[in-house]
Amino acid sequence: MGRQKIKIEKIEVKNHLQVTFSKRRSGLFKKASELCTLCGVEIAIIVFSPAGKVFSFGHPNVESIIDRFLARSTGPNSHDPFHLVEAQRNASVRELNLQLGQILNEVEVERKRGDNLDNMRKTNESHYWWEAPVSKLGLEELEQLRDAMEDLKKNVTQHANKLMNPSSMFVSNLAGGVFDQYESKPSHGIVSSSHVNAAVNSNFGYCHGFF
Amino acid sequence: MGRQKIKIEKIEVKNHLQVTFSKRRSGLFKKASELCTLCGVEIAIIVFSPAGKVFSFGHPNVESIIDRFLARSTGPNSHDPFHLVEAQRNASVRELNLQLGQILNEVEVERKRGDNLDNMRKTNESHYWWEAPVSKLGLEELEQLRDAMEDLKKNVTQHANKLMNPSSMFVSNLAGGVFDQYESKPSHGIVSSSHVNAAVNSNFGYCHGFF
DNA sequence: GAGACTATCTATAAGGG
DNA sequence: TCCCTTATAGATAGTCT
Repeated sequence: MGRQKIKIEKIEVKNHLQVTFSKRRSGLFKKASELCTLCGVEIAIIVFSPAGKVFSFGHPNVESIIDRFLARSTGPNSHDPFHLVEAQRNASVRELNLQLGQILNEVEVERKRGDNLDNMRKTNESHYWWEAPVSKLGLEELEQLRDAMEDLKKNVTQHANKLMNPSSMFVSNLAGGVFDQYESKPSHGIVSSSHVNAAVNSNFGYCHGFF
Repeated sequence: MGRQKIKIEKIEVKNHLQVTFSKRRSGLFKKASELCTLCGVEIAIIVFSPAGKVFSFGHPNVESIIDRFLARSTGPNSHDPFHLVEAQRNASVRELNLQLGQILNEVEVERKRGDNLDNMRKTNESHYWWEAPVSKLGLEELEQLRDAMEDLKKNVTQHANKLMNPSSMFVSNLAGGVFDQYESKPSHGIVSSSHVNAAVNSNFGYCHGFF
């Protein structure tokens, strides 16, 4: 029978409501994450269920976006382009290091999970779902990948350090366009390094809970 | 010709990005409002565009939901095990996808900058500082790395999909700690393996590029 | 930028295991 | 509770205005 049209009004059947809430919440968060990726925007979503449970999605994280939202018209230096540029610049290297450190973590985690899976397959052959990925990108490759990522991290760090030097021609030539974004609308930009730092901290952007 | 499928990755054509942002933002807000009506929930959405413009949706209003959200995370009980457990529920397929998509973007960015640098070296030999990194991890390797990351992304996605399913034997046998978090009551402590948490909790700070 | 138009693509309502 | 399938309602990419 497939999908039927429904009226957009309060669902009264509790069981039905739970199913719809779960599906549509995850659909909403997926749409938000796509919007983040496609358009390079920052999004925070907070949902309170009727039971009072909270679900949230945030990229990079909910708190930093709330900070920006609350501070957007009250920040003391919000109209000073210099502070915006400086804050962004200072955040850059730390952010890069953080990001790349996390890549390494995840590659490492993935590798360990591969190990676990290998053991698992011996116990229960029906768990075939991991086989294709492992065969496609084996543990050895993952280790090589991890090593390559470590090299990449070093390279990017060096690269960033050089870019941090304002006397570099490269900075003014290639990085100017990004700064323009911040300089064009100072009142809505990042208003202080503390807010940038908040964004740099790793956080929990996506909340799963039970209704 | 109608709608075409698009890859979920950063839209580079500015004009195109603007149109997509506008359409999808309104679609997101519409979905949110439907969720409010259908399920009787309270939702706040905050979006910062790349230009720093802010868009928000709130039912009943953004501020009251932010208040509730902040009261919850800064309140007297915010550091008790229950809240920590809640915080650690954040593993999600979407988040992993988003993070890994960004890794791919950044590897791609790095590759392109390598290209730029190549051109630059021809113009001015004194800009030697990029040479060591490039020779150590060349552009070709970066491209291979990017491809490997794409595979890794698929693996992690599948893996995460399975981890999200508590009925999986793999989960209960090997990753039980993670789901203990989901199922444990507030009074229970947190016991989980650190490497899993590293992956679960990490979230990339948003970056418009390396600068 | 904001609408209008379609052809497609995606999300999801229903139902079942 | 979770997952899967199916049919269909709804969202939207590409284009023009």
